[in-house]
Amino acid sequence: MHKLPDNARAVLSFLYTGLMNAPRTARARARAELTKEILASSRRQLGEVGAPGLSLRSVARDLGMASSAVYRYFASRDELLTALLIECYNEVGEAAERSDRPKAVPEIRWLGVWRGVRNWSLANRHEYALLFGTPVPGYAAPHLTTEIAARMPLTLARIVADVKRDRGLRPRTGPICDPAAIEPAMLVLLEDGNFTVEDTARLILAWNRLVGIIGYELHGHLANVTADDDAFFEYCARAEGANLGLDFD
Amino acid sequence: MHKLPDNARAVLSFLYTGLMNAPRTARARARAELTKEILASSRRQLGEVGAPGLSLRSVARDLGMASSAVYRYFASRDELLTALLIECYNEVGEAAERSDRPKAVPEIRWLGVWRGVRNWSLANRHEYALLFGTPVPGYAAPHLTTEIAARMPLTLARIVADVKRDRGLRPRTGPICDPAAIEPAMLVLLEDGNFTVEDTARLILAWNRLVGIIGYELHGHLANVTADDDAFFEYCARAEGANLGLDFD
DNA sequence: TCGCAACAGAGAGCGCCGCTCTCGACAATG
DNA sequence: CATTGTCGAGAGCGGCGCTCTCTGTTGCGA
Repeated sequence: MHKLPDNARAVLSFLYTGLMNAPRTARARARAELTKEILASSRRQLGEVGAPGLSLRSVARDLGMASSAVYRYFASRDELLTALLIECYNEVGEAAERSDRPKAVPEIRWLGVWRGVRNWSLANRHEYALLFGTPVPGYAAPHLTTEIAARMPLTLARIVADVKRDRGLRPRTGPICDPAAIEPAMLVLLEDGNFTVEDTARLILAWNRLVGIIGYELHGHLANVTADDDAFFEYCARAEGANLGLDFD
Repeated sequence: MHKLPDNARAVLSFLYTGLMNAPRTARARARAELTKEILASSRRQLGEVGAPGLSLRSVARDLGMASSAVYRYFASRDELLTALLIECYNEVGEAAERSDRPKAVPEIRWLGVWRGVRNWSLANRHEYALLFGTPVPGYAAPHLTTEIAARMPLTLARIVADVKRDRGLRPRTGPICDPAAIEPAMLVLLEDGNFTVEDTARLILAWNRLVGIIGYELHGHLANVTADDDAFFEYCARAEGANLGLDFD
């Protein structure tokens, strides 16, 4: 990972050159196609054997090419994994957005997004692990993927923002958060929703819960703890929603 | 390693034969000692390079022996990792228990345990990853480690139980949990504290939050989100405590 | 006390892995 | 057409988990 420019855009633009702007020459077209095929094969294998089991050599075998040839397209295994990481962040972000039905009641929307993210995670547990589990290598700095990673939590934020605008959040109980704890840029990011520090803090908690409880379920930490994972997840979603001021009680 | 529950001991009994019951023969003593050395070297390397980077061969090199010889003591790399897993579960459990000062006010105890677990995790991030991150291989079934893994959450439960006994929990707000969601055995386990379904559900949430928020911090998910991780963690601890009925508001 | 069986360590080796380098073939460009 | 840059293949390096064989040693029952 150290050999890569530490800027996300730089990384991606390097990877996808000729893939973005319509490739003119035959060579460029072939390159773009092969890049996509490598990614597709990697994505398939990631889903089957997980990130630790994914090997550049097996991808090469799958595509019928020499392992060394793959290095013309991805400088290292880490770089390939980073590309998959971005792809998966987008997938889960899209799953979240697609699960949000903006015309429905906010509480229904909230539950829908939670379920959507969980369903994606259950169906793509290795991908979930790549995104939210232990970072495998040293890994590309979070900075580059922050924007894409934000897609899912922002979907949650949008619901809360709509509630604030339309009918206001219910009064909440519990300890309040030290304003200094929250990154100021975070408040700017959410300013369209006129989020207070308290809103933001509780939103972070909800996002953390969503990811955390799915992780517990996937990694077996709930094995002898819960009897009905669906029901417990539903409880989590409602509890976190209520904590933010949605009408769940 | 000395306080292993019977469960785990049964599984690893093969490994630790002669390590538990005082070894009589010279051979047995040598075996016990080497086993300990292998574990110590592994633990050291785990802390340095993490679970994915830990190799049986490097351990062998570290101890100046042939790599094949290590297999006399641990049948596979996974088995070695499982031993480390158990060791680390005990460490974090002990950190939690040591951070609990039973004579103090419950709220102080609660914060103490949270801080204790976090401090251990920050000081042992690779070990945290091993315990709560992505399961690396297929891994030894959770069943064998459940008892040891329970040590940390049980420390939290004890505080809540004491409050219930001494002065009762404060009334709580928010959605209630479907009783069918909780594993009945879990309720039996906590019956000394006369835990209700609601108590248990919120305890699970608190335990999940503790692990989850530390994971977020360690894996960089809070990078551009929080400005003061200490303060935000403190907020989490108080919020989850209050959610259980402790006096944090 | 002796002989046998269990055990311990070393070494070679198998098939993986990530990654590098070289070399011949080919396409793009002037 | 010649040059330049790209591409794929192959060989190879060191490392990995793991197995097998061989030798030397320990411990225990006859």
